[in-house]
Amino acid sequence: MSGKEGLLELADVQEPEGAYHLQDQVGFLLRKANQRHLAIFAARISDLTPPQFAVLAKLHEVGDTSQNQLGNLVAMDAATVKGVIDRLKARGLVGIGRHEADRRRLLVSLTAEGRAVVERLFAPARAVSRETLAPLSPREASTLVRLLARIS
Amino acid sequence: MSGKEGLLELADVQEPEGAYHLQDQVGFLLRKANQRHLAIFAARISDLTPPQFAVLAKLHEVGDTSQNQLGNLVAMDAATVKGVIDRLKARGLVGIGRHEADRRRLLVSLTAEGRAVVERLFAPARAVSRETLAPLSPREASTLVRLLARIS
DNA sequence: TTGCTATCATTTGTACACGAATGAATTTGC
DNA sequence: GCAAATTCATTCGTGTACAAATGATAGCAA
Repeated sequence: MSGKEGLLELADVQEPEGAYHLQDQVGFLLRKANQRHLAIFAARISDLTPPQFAVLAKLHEVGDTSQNQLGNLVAMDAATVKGVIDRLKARGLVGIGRHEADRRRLLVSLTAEGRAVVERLFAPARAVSRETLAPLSPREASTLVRLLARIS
Repeated sequence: MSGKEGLLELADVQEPEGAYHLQDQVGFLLRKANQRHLAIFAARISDLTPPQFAVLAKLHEVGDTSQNQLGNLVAMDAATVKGVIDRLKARGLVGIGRHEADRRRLLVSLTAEGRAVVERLFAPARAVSRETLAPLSPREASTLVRLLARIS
């Protein structure tokens, strides 16, 4: 509290950029952007969550796969993907069976209903992406997507 | 399956941009970017989660506030912020008390230890942001932050 | 073979995250 | 000044998310 160190204050502080502003941190902004996206998704696709849709979409793209493999493809850890698949199975959108050659693996596949559901949702899902990016110009939107991919 | 409609196919499809690629959707990228940020945060600040740190940082910035107010400031819903504050309280980092004038409100405040902890973490928290953005040039990083803020 | 190691799935425990319902206290509209 | 609407906090239920521990199976090496 003496005045003598006053002139050195700015040089001494550990925080070179001044006060910490939560609102400017990437992590906080990522969480908020995610929140808004979630809300838009829920508004347009009320009967499925984004992770559930991701699993169905991936399954549609690559065909039958093991649970772990599917988890890698949609960036979910083993415990998480199990929960998602359990719920999809309970609703009859996917089926599971044991792998022939490797009895550790669980083979996940789209049911006819699951296929119908996911194909019907591709258009709305695109609309979700569009609406999420709506505050930006097309050029800005593609920049954002490109940069996000780089830090993922 | 007849060949007659072949020439009209592209005009008829509901999906103007071809196949749906999960990896290109903003929502999927936001989730993955968030994941990477979470991992970086956990590696550098192992004893606190990002939401917990956000609450402490905000409390440090604005002083004592009600639980709901705090929730608004850190973009958490009432039920979520309650859980976060409960855990911080259990660890002695925040204290709670009833508001004088408005007995509905719960007044949340930093304890001395909470203040010490959050002040010690500002520098590591900055490092988390830096590392998250490390794959980008400084210019790209600031573009990303700006665009993220716009869609939040 | 025997054992070492790796992989796949499951379970448990903790921590967000949010909708919906509830109850208490305050504010408002008239 | 009182009834209606609002606000604040809590609780419940569901759904991610991930670390860590466990058990089963497979592949590899000596």
